[in-house]
Amino acid sequence: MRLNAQAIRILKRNAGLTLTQWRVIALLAGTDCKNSSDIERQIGMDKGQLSRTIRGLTDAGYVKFKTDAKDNRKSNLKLTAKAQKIYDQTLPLMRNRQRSLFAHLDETEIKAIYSALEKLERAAHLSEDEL
Amino acid sequence: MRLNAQAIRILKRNAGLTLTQWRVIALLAGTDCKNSSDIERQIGMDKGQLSRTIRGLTDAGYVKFKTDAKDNRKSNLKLTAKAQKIYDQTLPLMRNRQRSLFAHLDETEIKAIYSALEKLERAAHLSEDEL
DNA sequence: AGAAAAAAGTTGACGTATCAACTAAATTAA
DNA sequence: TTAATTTAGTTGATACGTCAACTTTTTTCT
Repeated sequence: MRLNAQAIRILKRNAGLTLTQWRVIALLAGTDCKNSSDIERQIGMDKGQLSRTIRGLTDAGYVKFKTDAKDNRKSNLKLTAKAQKIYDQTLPLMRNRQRSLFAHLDETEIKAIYSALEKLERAAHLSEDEL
Repeated sequence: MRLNAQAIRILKRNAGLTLTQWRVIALLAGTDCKNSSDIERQIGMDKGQLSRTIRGLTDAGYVKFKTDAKDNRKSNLKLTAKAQKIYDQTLPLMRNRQRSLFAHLDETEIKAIYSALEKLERAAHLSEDEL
């Protein structure tokens, strides 16, 4: 995925974040609290990677980690003010990049690429049992 | 890249190869000799990863490594009979998978996805200096 | 209530991808 | 011909992605 190169650089230089960290923060931003599984479901990220990413963010002071009061298995995650600020500052940069990337494609192409990818994923999933 | 999951499994079970190893072997198969840079150019693979992959293949007895007689920087790579045999056996499996994946897309979609990806890559490359 | 199953996270292992610094050999340019 | 540059390949570091085994807590089933 050479396509992510710029995003990675932007995040590193402007926010000191990795792409994975950014994705998690972006998902946490705006909402109140989520737990790991919520994130997993929403961006289809691997449990394990997620667990490590969250610990990294917690250690770095970007995420406040609490164990859920009602269900001791669950966590409650919340961005710190520091993280929220970084997010707000970085979001425009990321949006600009996104825009300038996709500026070269027209609507049809964008739709085609998403629908084709979706079909491929579905096909991959369907034939998974054949092995 | 969830799309590669099956390929990875097929290769592991039927050939004991990783995807990267497979790609290198496939490129070496059929041709006589190549060196690392040839491969790098042809599949746009990172030098470093390539170097390590080739050493792995050499250690496993899949690739015969020689230093070029005329240019001591260069290598000459050649598949062993063992590797060629595995390749011949595995290729049909991989082709089948490819076919069954793409069977769900029509010509237009396949073209669209490739062209869109190409444009995106180009756009990404162009705006690389803006950072 | 007690056993079995499912859910939430953690951890280890391995593979993939990219970048950067480095060595050694060859090419070029002065 | 020597000095500077380029090319080939190696190695280290870090991030990303996936799978599997495992612990702990909750839910479900009987």
